[in-house]
Amino acid sequence: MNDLPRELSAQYNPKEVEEKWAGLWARMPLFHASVNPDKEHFTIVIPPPNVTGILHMGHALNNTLQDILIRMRRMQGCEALWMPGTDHAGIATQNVVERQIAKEGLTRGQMGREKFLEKVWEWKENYGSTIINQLKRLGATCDWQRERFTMDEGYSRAITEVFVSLYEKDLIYQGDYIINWCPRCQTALSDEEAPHHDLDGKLYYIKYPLKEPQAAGRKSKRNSKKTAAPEDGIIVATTRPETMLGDTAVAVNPKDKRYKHLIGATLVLPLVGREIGIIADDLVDKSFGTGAVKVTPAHDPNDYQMGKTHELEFINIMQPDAVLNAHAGDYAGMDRFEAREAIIEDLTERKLLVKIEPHRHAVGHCYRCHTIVEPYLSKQWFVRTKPLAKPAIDAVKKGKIAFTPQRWTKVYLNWMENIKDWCISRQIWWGHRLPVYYCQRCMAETGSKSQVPISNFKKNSKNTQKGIIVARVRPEKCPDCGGTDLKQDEDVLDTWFSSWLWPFATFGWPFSDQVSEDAKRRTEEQKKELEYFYPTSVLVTAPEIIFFWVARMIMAGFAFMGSIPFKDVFIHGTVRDAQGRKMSKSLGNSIDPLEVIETYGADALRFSLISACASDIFLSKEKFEQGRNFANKIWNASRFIRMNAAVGVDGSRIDPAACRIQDLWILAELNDTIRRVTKAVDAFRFHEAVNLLYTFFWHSFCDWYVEMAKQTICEKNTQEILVHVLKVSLLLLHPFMPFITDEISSVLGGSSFETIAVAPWPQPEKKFENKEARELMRIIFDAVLLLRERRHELKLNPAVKVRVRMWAAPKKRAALLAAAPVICQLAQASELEWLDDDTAPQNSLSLLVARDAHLYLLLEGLVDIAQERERLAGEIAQGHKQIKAKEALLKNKGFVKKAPEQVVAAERKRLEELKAKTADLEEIRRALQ
RNA sequence: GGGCGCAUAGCUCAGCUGGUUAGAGUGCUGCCCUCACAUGGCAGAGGUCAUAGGUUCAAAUCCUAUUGCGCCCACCA
Repeated sequence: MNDLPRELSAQYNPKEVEEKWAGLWARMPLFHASVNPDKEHFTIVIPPPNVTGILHMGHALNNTLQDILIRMRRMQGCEALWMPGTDHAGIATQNVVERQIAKEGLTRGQMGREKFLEKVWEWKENYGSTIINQLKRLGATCDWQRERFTMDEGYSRAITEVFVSLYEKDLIYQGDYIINWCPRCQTALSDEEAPHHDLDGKLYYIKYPLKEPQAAGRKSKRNSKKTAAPEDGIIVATTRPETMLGDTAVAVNPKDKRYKHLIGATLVLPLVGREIGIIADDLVDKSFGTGAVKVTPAHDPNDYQMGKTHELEFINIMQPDAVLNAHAGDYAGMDRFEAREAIIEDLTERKLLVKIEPHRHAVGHCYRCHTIVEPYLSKQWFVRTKPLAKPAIDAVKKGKIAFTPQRWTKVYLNWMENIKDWCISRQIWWGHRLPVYYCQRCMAETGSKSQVPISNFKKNSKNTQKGIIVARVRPEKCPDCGGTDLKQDEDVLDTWFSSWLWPFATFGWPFSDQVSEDAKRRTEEQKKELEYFYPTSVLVTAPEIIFFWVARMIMAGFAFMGSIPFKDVFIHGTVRDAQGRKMSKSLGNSIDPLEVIETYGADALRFSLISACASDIFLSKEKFEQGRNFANKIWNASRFIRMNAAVGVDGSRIDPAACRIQDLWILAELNDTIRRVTKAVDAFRFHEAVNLLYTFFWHSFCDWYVEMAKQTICEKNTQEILVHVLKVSLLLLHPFMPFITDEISSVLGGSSFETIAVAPWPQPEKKFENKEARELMRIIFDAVLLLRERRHELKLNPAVKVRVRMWAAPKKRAALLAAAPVICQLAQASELEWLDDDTAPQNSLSLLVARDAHLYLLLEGLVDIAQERERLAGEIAQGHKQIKAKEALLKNKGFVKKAPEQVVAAERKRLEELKAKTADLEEIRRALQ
């Protein structure tokens, strides 16, 4: 019995071990990266989780993948930096705090901006590090001392700089447009923030009467045939009848013969009484509805377009909360959906509602609160994206940035090539205020207002509007009039307007001139860091973030750094439940990763997630048992080795000449595993890497090698190999399962590293390459498997030892002879004797293995000979069938001529073997009496 | 209306650039608590690789079409 420095318990206890190592890692400065010109840099910036975030499975997957990359590159000798941080998540965080104060019966309106923001900051201080702590628990080796927050002072400077410089280049403008408006959050949203979902709605057909009904005599011949053109009015179809209160025209397609004669005529808008004209516009689809469309320029993007073209009146009928305003007349004060009901009722009463059809259509929803968004006319700030998109398109087309899996390239390009201007102003409080100041005096003169216009307006096309000041620092006075009454814009910026700067703003960009020496030095340092670590290496994220974040970071990279922000984009799958639904809090179908960590361990969580991450992941709790079981297997194999190998045994000096065949085999397998695992991670095939390790460790190492090693466990060489293979396996496993591997390594000792996180990544060793050993071991495995199989067939009790005879061609004889004890042990044979020539012993059962190695099981007392003859006949018939098929293949001229030589050669060899084997079987069968 | 992805063992999924007898985990059946591990070991059953064509000496793998499911994008109100 060796004296153990530390005992390993019979069952792995992840909780204890993981908590210990999480603590240790936190105290080690090892994950801090700094400029090191001697090393290649490897940089990942974390997709910053929301400060409101609680670790969910998507995070767990996303961050495990990043951690694997970072850990492996670190071990490979890169200066590996994983930049952590959180996102202030404007709308989401504001909503959380609003809900919190609502419990105290307060609204943010009552509190006022300043008080409310204090409350949000307070919340951030209390809960903002929740997810960071959870990431640590997952094992993430971020450079924690660099942790950034998108509302940090320095980071905010980047946002101001970007806003102002884009404004100066005329790439940011203010204007009145139809945007997506969330009536619940009461803010504008970008197109990406208002995803469309199909809803079962209704299509209402409403009759708008003509002011002067057409005289019967004016009817053209054509019109008389068309039933759709009633001469006392026009029927329009709409899904949102309440918007009719803001109608200022009805449009038809100019080519539509049904309505041609009515173009220019006047209609009386029902319920309102306003006179509106009939206009012609190509935007109108003749085949939809009645071919006539009501035009509400202030409440629909298409109608807005027509409103501009035809210089219609823009009537906004809603308040920001989607309650109808004074322009809605009798319906003022009603909610939009209430008003819809009322209007339908009133129209029905007036016999103007022609019909209602069921209609399934896509409706925009707020991505934060899922409220149906309202297309809403308002004054907002926009980024002119087309010029920014150009280099971002080129970079991907030229392969400077590569998406994996590749198919996402197309998704990205398609979006980028059809990019729309980006609405960046939000009517919330939590976020970066726009660096825009309004001179109250100038504003009063020009009559400009930053409020939503009620009706007619003209677009402000130039960025040089009087009284609007966009500046890096708050100006003292108005440059136009010298007035000092300046008011900063109330709006804040889209959260993504800060996230898109993440790959470089996290390094302290932009670097301002500093006065103090200390600050100067720090700034110089940061500049060097940015230069060294940027562009980052890989971005790991989920598909739904491509437009929000990935695409915009690429634009920002070119716009402000003049280069790509990252070389590779790895897009992983979505985590779903067993039914295939996306895991989400609202569905209540999510599996809490923290619970999994609690019951199975972080390593188990990581392993199970990664082994399933080839595509979208369908998770159930059982999936994590596989990870737990594997961890336990690693633990126990280590325990066995620890208990049996002498202290101080080290595999670094293993001499292949002193090795048995099985030793050479496992070492060759290990080499192969090192190569394949490394290659798989390089190609972002994480599931392949982890499954290779699983198979190697469990099946090759534990099931075969360790079992064989038990026989020679007292030999130092065996111990050395066990320790060596285990140690290398732990290193390979470390990026995937960091806790258990570090724990076992530390217990095994003999390492000069506090944590193997900084140990070198294993390399295949030339001296362990051995093709022959692997071939011979295949024979031994076959022998064992066949013997076991026959034992089962013969229903032999495990205690019954069988007698075996073996023959091998001279070339292989020595090696197999040496392996005989192993075969005996694994196959529970009591004796294995060697035959000098290859003739079957009397009454033996053939267990043919290969052409140059035969195995016979002595049957006496074990089996009915007649039965065995019959069984052999079946096997022989099978053999003939296979021979026939192979012969046919080799007779095929096309195959012989066109297939690669090796393939043909392999087939020839296989045919020979089959023939020999079958002939032998026949002989053996004849010999059986 | 465009675009993409997926259909392989009862279930969940691997299978990279075509090449022996298509794999794993889980479940099921049988036998084992063999001194690292029952969160374990050994063995077994289970697949016309969605369908129909095509290319090829050779197709789960490449091409075309069809069916079913899922996702994304889009200004038919």
